[in-house]
Amino acid sequence: MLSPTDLAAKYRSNGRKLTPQRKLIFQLLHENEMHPTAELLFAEASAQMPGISLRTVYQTLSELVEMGELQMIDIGGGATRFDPNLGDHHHVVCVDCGQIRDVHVSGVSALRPSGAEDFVISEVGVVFQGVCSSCEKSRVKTVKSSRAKSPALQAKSSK
Amino acid sequence: MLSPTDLAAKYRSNGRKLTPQRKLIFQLLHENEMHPTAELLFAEASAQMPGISLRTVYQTLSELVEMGELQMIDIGGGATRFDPNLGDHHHVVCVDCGQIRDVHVSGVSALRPSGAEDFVISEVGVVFQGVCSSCEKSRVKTVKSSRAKSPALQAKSSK
DNA sequence: TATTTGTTCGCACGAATTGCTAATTAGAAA
DNA sequence: TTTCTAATTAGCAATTCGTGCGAACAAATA
Repeated sequence: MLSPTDLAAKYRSNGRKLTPQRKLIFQLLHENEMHPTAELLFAEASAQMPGISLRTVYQTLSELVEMGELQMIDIGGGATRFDPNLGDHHHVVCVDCGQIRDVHVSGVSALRPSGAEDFVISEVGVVFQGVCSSCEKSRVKTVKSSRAKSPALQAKSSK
Repeated sequence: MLSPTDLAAKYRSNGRKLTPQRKLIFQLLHENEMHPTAELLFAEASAQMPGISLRTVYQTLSELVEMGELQMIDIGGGATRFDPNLGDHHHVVCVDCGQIRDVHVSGVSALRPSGAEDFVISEVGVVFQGVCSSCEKSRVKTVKSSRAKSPALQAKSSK
């Protein structure tokens, strides 16, 4: 995580200013391991800086992504989530509660796609889907209802 | 791809009927390798069946997902895309034009995430990002404009 | 034929995110 | 330190992608 000074420098080198709003959002991102959504961050930010606007949160997140200081995670489920972890890592998603966790996976760089010979690949992302332990426990025979929505679709609609 | 008869059977076994709308959408899905969005399919369907509603397209797609005959792809970029390919495969995305292509990748099942020991993993998805050959060609020094949106964000907003 | 069950369709609604712009501010320059 | 101005914020309108709902239809059943 960038120090306040480095963050300021980063902004400056991008022709931008380090405002209190930006500083706060950056800090909140790094305090939160849960891959928060913009709305979530807005709620947290509002607590510490009443009056901050949701628009500013969205804007700041976009900028950070643009400056390479933040990664967007889009695994379905409605809102985009953000990950300040810039290191080499991947994600596991609980199909039940939707939590996303960072994981390390070895051997990813060795994967080769066949059928994309004409692509110049720049990045590879791996997403594991499963059920976390706490959801596993509370997983009664509710699974029965055959006409239930698929987890993916549930994620889409549940808010 | 299911034959018309098998498709009807599938629907029947789910307590559903194979209507002309459903038949058409299923067919269009399998004629299209581009992982279309609901809107795209709606456009194509409208051409052959004027009056079909967008609502029906969404509904039909959800049903197919639910019945396991269709896969949702959510790789950011705004709208959900659909893939009728049920086989074991993964995807490459062109960060420039947004096209998605199916690819085969060996060794995926051997990947093990560390940091998710308490998860029961059920699926693994790999997404490669890169630039396709046609975009590579038309990729002039336009890359210069440092303040340009990141590809991911562009995908989000461009429609 | 009457009834039940499943479908389609259109419209209203909702969530997530962006567009626009007037008012404000950070920070470089004087 | 004060000045100056490009950058930024706030906030509301507008958009995009979907979903909920109810009425009109259609098809299978009794």
